[in-house]
Amino acid sequence: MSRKIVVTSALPYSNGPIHIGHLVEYLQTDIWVRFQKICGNQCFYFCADDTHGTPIMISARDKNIEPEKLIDQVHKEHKADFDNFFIEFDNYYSTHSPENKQFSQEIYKRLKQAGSIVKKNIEQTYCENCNMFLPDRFVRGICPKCKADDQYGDSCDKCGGTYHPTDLIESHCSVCGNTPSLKKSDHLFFKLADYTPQLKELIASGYTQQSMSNKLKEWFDSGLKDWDISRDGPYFGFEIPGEENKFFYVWLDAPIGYMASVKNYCDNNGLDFEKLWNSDEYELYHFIGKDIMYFHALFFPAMLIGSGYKTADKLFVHGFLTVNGEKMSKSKGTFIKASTYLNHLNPEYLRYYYASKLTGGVEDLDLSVEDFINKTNSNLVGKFANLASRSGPMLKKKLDGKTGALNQAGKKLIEKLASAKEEIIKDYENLNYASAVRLIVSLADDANKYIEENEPWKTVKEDLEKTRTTLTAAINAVKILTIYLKPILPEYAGKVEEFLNVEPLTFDDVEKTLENHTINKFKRLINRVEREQVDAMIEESKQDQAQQPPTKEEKPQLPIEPIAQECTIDDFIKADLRIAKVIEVGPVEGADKLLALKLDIGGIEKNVFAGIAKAYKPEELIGKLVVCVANLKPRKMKFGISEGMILAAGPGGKDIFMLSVDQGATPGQRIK
RNA sequence: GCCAGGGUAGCUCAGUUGGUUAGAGCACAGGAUUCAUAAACCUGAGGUCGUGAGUUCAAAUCUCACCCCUGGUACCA
Repeated sequence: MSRKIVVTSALPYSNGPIHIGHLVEYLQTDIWVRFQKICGNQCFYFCADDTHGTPIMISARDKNIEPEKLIDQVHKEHKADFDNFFIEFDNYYSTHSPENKQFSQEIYKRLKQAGSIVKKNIEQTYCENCNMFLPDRFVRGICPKCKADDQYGDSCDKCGGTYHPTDLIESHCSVCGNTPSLKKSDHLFFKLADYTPQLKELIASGYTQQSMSNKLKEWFDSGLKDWDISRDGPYFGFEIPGEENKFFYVWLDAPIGYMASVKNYCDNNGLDFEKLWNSDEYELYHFIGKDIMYFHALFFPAMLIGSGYKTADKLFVHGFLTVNGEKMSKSKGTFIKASTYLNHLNPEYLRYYYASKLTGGVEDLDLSVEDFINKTNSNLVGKFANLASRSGPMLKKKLDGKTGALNQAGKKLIEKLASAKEEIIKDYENLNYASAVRLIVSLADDANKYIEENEPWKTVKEDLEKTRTTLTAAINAVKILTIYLKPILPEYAGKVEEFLNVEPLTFDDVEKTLENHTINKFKRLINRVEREQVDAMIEESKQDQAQQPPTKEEKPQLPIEPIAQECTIDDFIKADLRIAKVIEVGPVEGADKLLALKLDIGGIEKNVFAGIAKAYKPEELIGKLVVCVANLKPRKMKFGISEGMILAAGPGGKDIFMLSVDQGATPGQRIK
């Protein structure tokens, strides 16, 4: 009996282009959906753009256009990228849609009715100049913990510390540079903790992979917190019913966007939304990256439970993409946009490469450029395409393109290929595409070996019918392998179908042999990758980096930290800066960023803890002259009392640079 | 430091509930071949499965300790 399935991928944010990291998810999902369809199951694939929030609003303002216009443009770009990668959505919609507004407001009302919404008065950073509340990442300043410059309001990139935007030193609005003030406002909170038992039950039922359940357990153990779901205007989003100038936080309506996309599709195609989304008749799966687990494993299901909708059957969580073993990097040219990739390379190379490495686990997936080229040329071209290319043309030219019947050996080969079907189906179903690909490649090896052994290029000179028999097996092998690869390589499969002169192939066709069948003229199926093409793509990505607009993850960058408020010489002189000699240095037990220093300031000794352990080794500091704030109020720390501070510049981590002192200065001398 | 997840051939990765001599692809060396997109085919070399101990007739697999990497979190006046 055929299954009925609804599938979603996470919604890409409307503030940036699709890149090859995004594509891991969309390709993983698309392959799965195509697989289901080829198996004869009914499977719908839904997605949409995630269009709301402050970054979109600001971005539109920068471009001097309405947000609606911006998200419209981006929607077209995203859709084009997906189309070009053969990612086949049944509906690619938008969260800025009437359906989404209706669902969001309705779900909110039901949650409110259920007593799951509370109002709290909270104080928040506000920019008087921009007339808006600033989300944490739009407040920037010096990290209060490690003093790294230009950090976000919620956490520091350098030391990893978390804090509140109000803790930042010299904080400023990242839009206009003004110092933000504090303003109180009512916010609405969703009482997530109320749903702890149901959520625990959901996770226990196998909602996610095991390693993700472990992660969730940590969150449960530390207790679920109320979730702030409202934002004050101006905010690009949906108004909250019954409130004045309040909008839903973008992450509230984003997952609801799945529902909106389904609803929109149902209305346009005469289908019943309640059946597709909310009944047992359809299985429901969400594909997501591990970074948005919190939303999909906690907030969203809790909201659904609270408002009377069913939750998904499973969450398929995948890891991130690394390139050559590292995070994607703009300066190294490995932050590759989908459109840049397409300027140089065939999308099916990437589909095949990802498939050959996806296992259904949450581990990160590495795109090694070397491996990518090798795998493409060796497998795709050398094994699959070559199998067709060494059999089709000969059959066409020498034997009128007509297959004959299989002999014993041919049958044996074809039966072997066909008998792998169940295992391949199982691998696809379990998202273990890597395993499926390994198996398919080994079958291609068998087929190539078969041709080798039967030497049709020799028999063609003396025994045409024997040659026909050999090539009949080869052609049938091509057909079966193509079916197996079709979820991964839809365009390639289409070309093979045309050349084999058959209707679109499905898994049902595996057992049907092509005997006494006339094929069409062979056309080249796929080209080899040249290293130059890949190099050119990386080069273009490097050049691209300057113009690339900030995406949701890529936060806006300021060139330098703004100059602080004016001060007088009297203010400056309050800080008593002295030349100090480092006389002892040691690590601090239990802290990997701290060094304990003993300083000689002209006969006076001071103990100072400095957060420079990642940048300096104790032995290189001994005897060094440094600049120290000598009259800093001693501070009690977890590890002891710090009686001063050493001056240094840099963002933090390994990039910390201490001020050095020119020859001649002696410990204790004052700096002025 | 704490919590996860990893560590298998030069590179990218498989290894099912513990079960013969630990596998594949690529890269490498040699051979044979030429139908095919310098493709395919045969042979070979390459591993103390992070380290050390333990359980067992048997450990890459289970237990413990330690080392290293990644992510999260903490200290960082």
